[in-house]
Amino acid sequence: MPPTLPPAAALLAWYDRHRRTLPWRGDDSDPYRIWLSEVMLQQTTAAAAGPRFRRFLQRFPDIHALAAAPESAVMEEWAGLGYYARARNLHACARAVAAAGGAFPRDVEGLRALPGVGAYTAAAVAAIAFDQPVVPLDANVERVVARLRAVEEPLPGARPRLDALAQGFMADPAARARPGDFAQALFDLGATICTARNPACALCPWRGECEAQRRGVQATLPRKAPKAARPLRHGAHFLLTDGARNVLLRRRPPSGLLGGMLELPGTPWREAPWEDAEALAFAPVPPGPDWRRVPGVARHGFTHFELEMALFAAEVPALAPPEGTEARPLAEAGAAMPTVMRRLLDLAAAAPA
DNA sequence: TATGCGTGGAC
DNA sequence: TGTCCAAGCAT
Repeated sequence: MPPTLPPAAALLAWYDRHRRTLPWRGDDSDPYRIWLSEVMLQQTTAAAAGPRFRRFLQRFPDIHALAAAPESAVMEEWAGLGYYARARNLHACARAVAAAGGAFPRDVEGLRALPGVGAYTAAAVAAIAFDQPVVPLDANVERVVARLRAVEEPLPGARPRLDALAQGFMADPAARARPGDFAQALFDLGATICTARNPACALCPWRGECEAQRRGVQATLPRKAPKAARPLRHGAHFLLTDGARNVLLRRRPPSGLLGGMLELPGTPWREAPWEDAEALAFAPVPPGPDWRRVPGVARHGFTHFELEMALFAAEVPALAPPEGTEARPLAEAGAAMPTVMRRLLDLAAAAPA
């Protein structure tokens, strides 16, 4: 194992030539943009976040615009991005920062205290927006460091060791002079060269410095604890429309799975399949026997389970949404709902009328 | 420390 | 097709 970390200057020189052009790059002096991008990028690929970042910024250009918006508008803007607690916390964070005068804390501790800001995001905003000498430990940095020093201990147990190693870069004056660029250089290295599969070691600015490559084990690191299998659950949902092509939607409870998001009314999701008659007891209003089963099922994978959904459809002359529900134009409903619900709309659209 | 929490893309 | 993975956080 090499006694020291590789030189930061070599990575920064590579970054200056090869850095990716991304929507949130170019104005690192605006902490609102940096914070928004970091939250949006949590467990989300840059390719998926890019267009959504532009759209979000257009709708909520600054911290005050976001703080002034109703939470439902923020949830709707987030629809399709997943991990919806991020949107609720984003909104709560904006209100906290706006209430404190509109300026973000500049240090890791202050940032870490904000809703939805954990150790990673606090370090990323501190380094990129405020040039604080810290290294944000994300999956890219974990992978790069685990390979550089051939760390065999599996994640997540290895995280404290990897973090200590990563912070060691800040002893290098070259890294300390450009903390934000250094962090983003590590991200780009992990995203384009030191990738999870088939790393392009021949192109790496740190080739020759990497213990994993020297041993030929780079593709096997970092090791990870095995994941649990995903059970299959079943649900049934109801598409109730009126003569003007409005659809009845329901808002989910504020926390938990898809918390605060709109959905088609339906049964709970359970492991046992639903008989039609049993599911129909959960129908929102009583057109009774007029419900028709839409042929086929819709499927969707969540992090911890797979979901198979049946769909029932019915029409009424006019909707009278009960408490906790609302009517929306069917053509706009998909854009306001999480992807799992769009699968049901897709199923309905594919069925013969 | 372990678990719940979405989604889309790569292979 | 299925499997893995991604600029993680809250509890």
